[in-house]
Formats: sequence, C-alpha cells, structure tokens
Amino acid sequence: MNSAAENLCLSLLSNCRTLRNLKQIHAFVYKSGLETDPLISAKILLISAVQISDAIDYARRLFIHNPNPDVFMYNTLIRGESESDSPNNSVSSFARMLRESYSPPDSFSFAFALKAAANLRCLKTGFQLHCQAMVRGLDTHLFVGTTLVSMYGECGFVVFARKVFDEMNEPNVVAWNAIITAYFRGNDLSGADRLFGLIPCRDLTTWNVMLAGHTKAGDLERAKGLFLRMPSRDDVSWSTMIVGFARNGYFDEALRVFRELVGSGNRSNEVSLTGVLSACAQAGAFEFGKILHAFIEKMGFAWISSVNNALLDTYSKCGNVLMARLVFERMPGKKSIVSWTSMIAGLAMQGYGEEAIKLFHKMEESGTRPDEITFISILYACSHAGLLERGHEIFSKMTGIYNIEPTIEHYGCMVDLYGRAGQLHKAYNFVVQMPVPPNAIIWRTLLGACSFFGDIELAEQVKKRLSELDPDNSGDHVLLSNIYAVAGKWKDVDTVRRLMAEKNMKKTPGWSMIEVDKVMYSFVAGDKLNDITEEAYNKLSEITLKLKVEGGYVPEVGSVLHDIEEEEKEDTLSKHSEKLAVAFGMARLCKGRTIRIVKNLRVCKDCHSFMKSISKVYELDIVVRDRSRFHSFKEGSCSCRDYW
DNA sequence: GTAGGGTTAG
Repeated sequence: MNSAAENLCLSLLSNCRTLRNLKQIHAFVYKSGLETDPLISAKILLISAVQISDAIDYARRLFIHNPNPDVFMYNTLIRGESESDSPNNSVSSFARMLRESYSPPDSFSFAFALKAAANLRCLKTGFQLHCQAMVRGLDTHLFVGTTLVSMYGECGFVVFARKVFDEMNEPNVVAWNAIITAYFRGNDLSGADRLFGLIPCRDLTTWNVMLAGHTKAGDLERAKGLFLRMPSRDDVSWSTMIVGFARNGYFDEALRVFRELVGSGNRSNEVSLTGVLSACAQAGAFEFGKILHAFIEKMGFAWISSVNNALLDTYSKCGNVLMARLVFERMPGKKSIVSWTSMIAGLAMQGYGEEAIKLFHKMEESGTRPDEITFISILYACSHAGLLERGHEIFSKMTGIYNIEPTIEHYGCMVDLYGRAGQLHKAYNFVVQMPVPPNAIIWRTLLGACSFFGDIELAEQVKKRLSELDPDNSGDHVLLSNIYAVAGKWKDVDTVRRLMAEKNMKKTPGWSMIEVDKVMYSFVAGDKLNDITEEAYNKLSEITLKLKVEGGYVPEVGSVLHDIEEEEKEDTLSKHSEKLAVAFGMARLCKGRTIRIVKNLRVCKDCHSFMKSISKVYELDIVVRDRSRFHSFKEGSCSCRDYW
C-alpha cells in the first residue's frame, strides 16, 4: 500500500523539470523518511539522469550512495550517461555492472551502452559490447540488434551494420530505418534509395529518415520532393526540412517553411525553432528573429536551453548584443558551454574584447570548463580588440592549464593577433615556428595584415608560400595587387592582373542581404536589372551625388584596380552589393530606422568610407556584418575604428 | 517502473 506521503512525492516528481525543483522534492522525501523507498529513489534517479539535461552529476552521486543498485538503476545511469557530454562514463558504468552487480546486464543495458559507443564513434567499444552481447545470447535480440546496426553505422562501418542486419531474424521497420540511416551515414545515397524501395512496410519515420538523409547530403530538391509526396507529416518532418534549408544556406526557404508550418496549424517544436533561428542568425534577419522571440515566450518554449542558445546566437549575429545578453542572463538552469561560448563570440564580433574576457573569467568561476571552441572565440575577441598581451596569456592558459592541444585555428587566431597589432615579423616568426605546418588560411591571414600595413616585402614572401599551397586563389592575387596599387607600383599591379587573366581566375562574387518587412533581399555585385535592383540603383545614384556634394566623399579606387579598365573603376565600385543593399534599405525603410546588412566577404575600404559618409550626411545608423566582424556606423565613424 | 530508427544551438 502506498502511503499518502509516498503518493504526494510521486506526484510532485512527475511534474519536476529543473534540478532546483528536484532538490526541493528530494529534501521533502528525506523529511518524510522515504529516502529508502525503492520506487521513489528509482524515480529520482531517472529524472536526474535522463529527464533533466544538466543533472547527470547529481544522478551519479545518488547512485554512489546506493549500497546495492538493481538492474533498473544501473540501466538508468548507463542511459543518462550515454546521452551526456561524456558518454565514456556510460561505458565505465557498464563495465562496473559486469564486475559488481549481482544480476548481469540485460537487453536494456546493452541498448544504452551501445548508444554510448555510437555517440563516441568508438568502434572498439562497440565491438567489445557486441562480443559481450553474443556471449549472453542477446545479439539477436531485436532491440539490441537494431542498436548494433546504428552503432556500426555511426562509426562509419556500413558493412558491419549490413552484416548484423542480414543476420536479424525478422527485421521490423525500425531495423530497416536503422540500416537506411547507416547507408546515408556512409554517403551511399543510391544504396539508401535502393533499400527504401525494398522495405516491406513504411511508416512515417521511414520517410523522415529519407528526408534527413537527403538534406544532410545537401540535396534539398530531392528532400522537398519526398516531403511533398509523403502520405503524412509530423513535427519531425517539418523540423528536418527547416534545419536542412538553414544548414545549406537557403535561409529564405527556411523562414518560408517555418511560416507555412505555423500557418498550417501543425505543431512546431524546439528543433524547428532552433532551425529557423539559425537561418535568421546566418542571414541577419533581426525583425523576424524578434517575432520568433515573442513566439517562444508565448508558446512556452522559453525554458528549453537549446532554444535560448539559438535565440542568443541570433541576436548577437544580428548585431544586437544587448538583447543577446538579456537572453543569456535570463536563461533558466545551468548555462551550458554553448551558451557561454556563444555569448563570448557575440561580444567578440562587436569588438568588446574586455567584456568578452570578463565573461570568460566568469565562466571559469562557474565551474564550466572551456573547450577548444571557447578558446577560438576568446582569442578572436583579443585579436579584434587589439589586446595583444591578454591574447598571449589566454593562449598559454589553454595549453598550460587546460591542457588543450592548439589546432590550426588557434594558431590562426594568434597570427591574426600579431598581424592586426602591426607586429608583422613576430607574426611571421610565429608561423614558421608553429608545430603544425601552416596552411593557406594562416598565410592568407598574414597577407591581409601585410596589406593593411603596406609591407610589400613581406607580402611578396608570403604570397610565394601561398602560391605553393593554393596557387589559383583569386583573393590572394587581389590582395597583392591592392598592396602594389596603394604603393603606386603600377607595373607590378599589371603583372598580377595579367597572371589572373591568363589563369582565368574568377573573383568570389560578393553578396549582401537586407531584411525589409521581414523578407530577406539579397544583392550581388553588378546584379542584372529587375524591379528590385532598379530601385536600388536609382536610390544609389541619388545618394552618391549627395555624398559627393555634402559629405566630401571621394571613391577610393584602389580596391578595384585588379579586374577592370580605368574608366570603369568608379562605376564598378558603385555596384558593390553592400551599397545596393543599403540604398534599397534607405528607399524602403522608414526614415531613422537602423539599416542592417549582412555581407559574405569583407567590406572594402571604399564601401567602408561610403557608409561612414552616409551615417553623417543622412544622420542614419548602419550596421554591417561582414565576414570577419560587425561594423556599426554612426555620426561619420565606425565601431571598428577603421581596424578590420 | 527503462528500450531500438528520424529533427537540436557555439
């Protein structure tokens, strides 16, 4: 018979969602003398290990204090750890079960431990578990077999996955789904399609498997076809499409599908939200992002950490670091490493180096261990704020205290740090002494710094290295020719230009995007004429004239010498995509509204001074997110202090 | 009293 207190505890536990709440209930359990009640302690373990994302440490402590855990409790811990940040703990718990438990692992134990091996992509662990399962006669168990298929698939061994699948007695639809997923994992799209044709019965999930496989392979057309053809769709089908579009750069499509999802009355979930938010973040769709924020609050998604992280990233990538900070501060529960790192990166992109470092220290104090991505963000913050010394300290801390092996990206940050500070020869010496061979990106970073500080001699040396590693990169040639042009070395400019023409090198087309009335418009340099571009071109000529007369704006033709004839210089400059986007925004948006642009390349010197000029003459704020950082133009100057 | 396949942010 359950007592009244026991029933009360069980009912409290069934509504428990946060660690804080769980601790309160746990205290009440002690007070009521129910701490040894098997049903209640099992339930508390289940909630902390599985149902609350940041409570696995609590679960582990509970488990340790239990003198003789039963199979159920072992399985719960193995399951929770397999889904945690350190799935290797799950494997350890399984091993401990073999050594210490009175009862042997059952099919549940194997399914959970195999999931850990899959998450670790550790074939060796998976193989050992497979052997153990064979010894116990559990390898042909339907559930264990299916998990084996997906484990081998995750580890990239499709042949093993297929072997297990072929040996299964009567594979059901779930097993079929697992083997199809394994084929997609191994990039065997036609194999996956073939199996899809052979499958005896398909449910909704099979169609979702096909959607996921094709979107991950980047074939959105195929996925779209399947999406329209499938007999019914659920929230996972919709989320898969939205995430797929967002991942592959089809931001407007992601926004459109999300709108359609909400309009159709189907259920949106946290995954479709993170997907559409990611599209907004990449495209800089600030207005749409704000609407999503309201939607999140209204629909009760605000307690989910993945949604909050995506929202904070959206605000910071749209240039609104204050709103990003607000979301960050108000997030419920423990802040994850993703939250901390996103916030640090957000501050870094705006050039708030000191604030980023402060937050980094707060993160350390909170007990969250920074990882390699955190260090990339914080080093980036230092280089973009000119904090040479601090960057140096942090780099030594990473290797010395946190024992994190620097990757080529970390070295790249250091080169950037020296380069931006004008210490070109220090940067060069750093590159040649690096323990890993420098790649083209490293040399390109240095070339950029040489260009900024006009060091022709070093630039030529660096360009030589680049020619060995990546000889046909047009950007490198453009940089070099710009360096010559600024120094007035026309003959050298000509040589580089001729080389580019001979090799038929094409410049990466620059594009810029702007959001007007929650719709994204994109512009490409030298765009063909249509209604939208015509409107932009007309407004642009009007603006340029006014700036020349009232703002003293003089086009800086140095940036275009590489690819066109002299008389066209100014004409081509005026067609840069960011100028078109700004002009379009000024034509369409209400007066006084901040203009927000996202650009795929770095903004050129001419466009930079053009924006400064607009911000003064028109008394208008402009925010440009380029490939490397944010530029906030206000009253004739830029937040980057002409340093980018 | 726990399962297996499909969607999740830096």
